[in-house]
Amino acid sequence: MPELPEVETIRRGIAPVVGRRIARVVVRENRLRWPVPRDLSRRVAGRRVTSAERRAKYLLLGLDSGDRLIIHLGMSGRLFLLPPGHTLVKHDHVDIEFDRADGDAALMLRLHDPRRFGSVLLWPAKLDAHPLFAALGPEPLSAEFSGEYLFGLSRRRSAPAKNFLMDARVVVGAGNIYATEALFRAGVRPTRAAGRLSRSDCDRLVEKIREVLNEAIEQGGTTLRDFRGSGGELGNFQLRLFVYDREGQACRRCDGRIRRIVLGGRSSYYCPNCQK
DNA sequence: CTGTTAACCTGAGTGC
DNA sequence: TGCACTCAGGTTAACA
Repeated sequence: MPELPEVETIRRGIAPVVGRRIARVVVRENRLRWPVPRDLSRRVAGRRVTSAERRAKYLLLGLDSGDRLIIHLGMSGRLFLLPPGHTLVKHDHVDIEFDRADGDAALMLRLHDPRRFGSVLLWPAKLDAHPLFAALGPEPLSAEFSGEYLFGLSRRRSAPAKNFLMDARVVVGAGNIYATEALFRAGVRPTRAAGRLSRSDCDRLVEKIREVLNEAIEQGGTTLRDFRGSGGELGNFQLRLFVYDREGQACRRCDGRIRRIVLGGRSSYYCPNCQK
């Protein structure tokens, strides 16, 4: 469920743990996408959090031991900042409890993930050396991600533009909602072969991907079903969706009707009139 | 190499 | 109420 803007919203929400010391970690269910390391609590207890960053859809908590705690929310993961001892509900799999800071209440990060596609990992070395990070493409909000880059990579590729944009080796962070919305804003049909994108299509796609992600971050993410920020708050970007999840409804730019198709096994939506 | 599909899981919604 | 079926903000492994 969470794409880049949702993960970024959570990253900002959990910033108060930076500077805090980890008291302990409680793992109630370690069967996530990858098993939660058995010795996780032993390796992080007593360490101080030095940073809260994001790479792609991964949350990264830097520790003063040099290790990095890597958290991914998969499809259904949520991460809440709560007081320790907060009422447990089904699928609350991992707690990271922090010491009380002077004058402040103790804190806890709680991972809740019904589908268990998320993950909690610990990595001691350079991030780029991690198998999950080694092949990741550029951050969409970085200067490295440009029309020139996208055009160059897309040559001779027959895959649909949407699949191409959602390929994390091309660019990270563009999930199903935002890839769909950026294609609409750029006027590109999701089925168009990537190799058939013009240089100016690529320029526009880069611009619109950035625009959509930045707006969504500003709106605190998109809440269609169950996304919540780290304090339980809803996102608001769903109010600005032009096509996603709007099959059969009127296009907000013309009098056409939004169509739904399946691409790479994922629902895709477009306006046949606005997108060519 | 590129591209497509199945698989990992649970829960919510729909139609009969 | 129950059952069968579809679908869901992600990602990788296994194929052709």
